[in-house]
Amino acid sequence: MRMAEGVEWAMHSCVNLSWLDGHGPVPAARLAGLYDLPAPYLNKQLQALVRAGVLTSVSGPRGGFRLARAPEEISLLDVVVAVEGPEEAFRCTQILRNGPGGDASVDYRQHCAVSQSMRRAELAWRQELAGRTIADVGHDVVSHTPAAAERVRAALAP
Amino acid sequence: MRMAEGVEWAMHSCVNLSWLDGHGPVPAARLAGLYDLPAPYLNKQLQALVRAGVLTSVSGPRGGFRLARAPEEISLLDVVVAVEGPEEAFRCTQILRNGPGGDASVDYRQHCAVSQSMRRAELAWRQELAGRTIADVGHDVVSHTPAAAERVRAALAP
DNA sequence: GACGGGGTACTCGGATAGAGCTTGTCCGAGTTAGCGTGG
DNA sequence: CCACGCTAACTCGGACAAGCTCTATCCGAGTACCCCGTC
Repeated sequence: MRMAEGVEWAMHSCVNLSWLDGHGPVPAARLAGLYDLPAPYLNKQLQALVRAGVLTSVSGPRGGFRLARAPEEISLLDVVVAVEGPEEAFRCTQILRNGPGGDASVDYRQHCAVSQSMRRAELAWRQELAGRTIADVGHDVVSHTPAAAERVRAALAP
Repeated sequence: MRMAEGVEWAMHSCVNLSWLDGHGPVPAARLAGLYDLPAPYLNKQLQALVRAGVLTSVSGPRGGFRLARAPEEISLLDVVVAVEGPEEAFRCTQILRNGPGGDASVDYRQHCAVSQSMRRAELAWRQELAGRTIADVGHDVVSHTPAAAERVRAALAP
């Protein structure tokens, strides 16, 4: 089980954007330049965030991406789901249907005890992510490295 | 992000083995026959469980797999880790090192706020899995479908 | 000097190849059970 | 009748291909800015 690397990039990009306080959109190429990331691929991730309603995009010169809402209103789960998709990691294939006593009319995704336990664990994971926002992460960084926000603002300035 | 399908098979196989109360080892082919799974590939997953110390294997005629310890002592996390490996889903690649103010001597897997938040969420997931055992799942199934254990015993009998 | 139009450069957006991992399969090493033979 | 050795079948174990997702890249559509010409 492996999470897409784009999640990490999307997280940091959102945190960096949160430090700009809506000061104009930032092109994907400049966000990518911060960490020497491949710009076209980061662009792809940012597009996913736009589709999910986390970012808004502006075309043309002076265009780019900005947060669609306040960083306090963007949870880490929003970012993960935007990049990874809404499906769960554990996907019950209902093999019990083929077993002894299996019933084709039963939805084992709901009734199989294994599936239920795995689902509960993933729910705990999602709740932890949902309870933490981009703003929280940004504040943590600043409290540990106060100069970070200013450095990012300077690097992202035109 | 997607969990390997073998996890589901391994879970059900462990639960089924827990209902045998150590009555002789069961070959992989018979466990696979329960749900029409590809026997060689299930064998591969069971081997991983042996390496992790969850199962023990016996070669030769009358051989097969059995639980290495009581089902109350086997957590769902043990099974997941055995099949999926011990690595976390989110892997911090320390992109902050390449950013403004990045320090090559800092281990950002420990200090990066994004990494910490993701790690905390995974910890919640692991704790949920660690707090649930194969025996728990088996009891849940039996309480819902009392005939299940007997049906499996009959299907696995030589 | 002010206004309008066209060109240009810049940006996002989606469609297109390549690498790595998961899935699926196969055959060989080891072991036990059964059978035959000899005492 | 009992014990020993051999054969044979069965099982695990690791090595070997195919499919799919993730990674990386490219080029086209759209848009705002800027310059130039005209009024």
